[in-house]
Amino acid sequence: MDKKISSRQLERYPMYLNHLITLHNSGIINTSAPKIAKALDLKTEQVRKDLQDVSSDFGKPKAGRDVALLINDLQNFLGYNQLDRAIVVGVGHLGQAFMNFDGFKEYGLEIVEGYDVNPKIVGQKEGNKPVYHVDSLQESIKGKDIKVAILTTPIEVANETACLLAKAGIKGIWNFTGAFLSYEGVVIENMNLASSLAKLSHRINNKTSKK
Amino acid sequence: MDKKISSRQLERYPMYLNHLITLHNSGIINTSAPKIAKALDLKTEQVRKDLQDVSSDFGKPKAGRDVALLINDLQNFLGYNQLDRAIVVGVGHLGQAFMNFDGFKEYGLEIVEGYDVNPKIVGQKEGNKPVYHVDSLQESIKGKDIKVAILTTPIEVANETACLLAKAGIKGIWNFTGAFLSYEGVVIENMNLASSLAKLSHRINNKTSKK
DNA sequence: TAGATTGTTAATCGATTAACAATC
DNA sequence: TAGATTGTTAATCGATTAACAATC
Repeated sequence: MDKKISSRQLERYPMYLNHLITLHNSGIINTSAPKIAKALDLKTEQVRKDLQDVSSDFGKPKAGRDVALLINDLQNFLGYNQLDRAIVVGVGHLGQAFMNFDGFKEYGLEIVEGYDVNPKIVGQKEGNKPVYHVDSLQESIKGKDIKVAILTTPIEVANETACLLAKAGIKGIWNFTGAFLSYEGVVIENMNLASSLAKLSHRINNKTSKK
Repeated sequence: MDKKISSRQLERYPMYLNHLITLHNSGIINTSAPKIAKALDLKTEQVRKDLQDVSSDFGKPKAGRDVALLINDLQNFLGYNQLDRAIVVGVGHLGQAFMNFDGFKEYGLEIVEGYDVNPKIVGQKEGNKPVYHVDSLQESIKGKDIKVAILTTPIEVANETACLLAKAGIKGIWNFTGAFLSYEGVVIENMNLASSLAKLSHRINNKTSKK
């Protein structure tokens, strides 16, 4: 279990899980690395190795792997059955979308409140969760055991806001601003829309079908 | 210019651009690979190579590189000064966020209209753009020169909707649904929130500060 | 000039892929 | 049994990093 998992590998696990849940919902009991590989356009060997690294049981030659067990193992590994508490910082359109989206709970993340500076939004509710002023953040989140901040502010204030979050003891920042952020002691995951779009555009214009 | 650019490399270009624009706005005229590398926590050699691959001019030993020229080269390379037309398919909270966000224009993407099945939304405007019924999509987009679809439907209908988009002649799908999609002749870029969150959580819980 | 930075060629590293004996 | 699938060890591949002479 303490084997090192690369970030690319980590990205694949939710894909496996999604696929396996689809199988499970169709009443399928067993599957195998080759079948999964085919469905997700990966190589058999890669799937086999990935699953070995997180599963509590061995696969069985010929029979393959138990779908329900694998789902359970993946959910455990990804921490989906243990809710982390999160805040949304920057309750613009994107922030609002997140506050109204309950689906993150399935991924082990519970959004409990939002923060903004806009007086029209501060004091209101969004997705049934309160929105506070950013100035009160440090005080407000004390004792609430909040681990993660979803950062959806304008890019111009991303850095200073991240700094504030670091001081407030946030453990991880899920950064949607497009700014490059780096803080000692805080894990930062960049969801860079511009980078993703750059890949899409480049592949469209160069007609290279593969990654 | 027809050198092969890897997807990892492609992801870095918007980061360079963002950094260079910040420099430019501060009135800084020149920079160098080592300085950029330091600012973005990359290696000097990597920055040098990346910039070589897209820039129209050589850097100058000692002096480094011209910020304004580099910005221009990057914008050209990324296609930011040539607008592609896009639609939003699935105008829920996330889709609405995109329809109200004008920032994609800076990235060469113009959202012109939305599609949904919800009668409360169909026929209305969102972010000043019309929302049509998905059933009318194939007919409606004809002749509008729409290249890209931003897919923000529920995951359950992602596959069938993607199929519809492929038939309608869409060139690229920017997939936010979390489903694995694959269609012959259509470029698909997956913006997998679950994968990103998996990386964040894993690093928080394992205290590994780096990617 | 001296030294920072360049472009380019070679070495390293890590992830993916291939090979293969073991087994239900 | 026969054959699909397994886990594991070795080979390949591609991207990152290091090395170095050239130069403003």
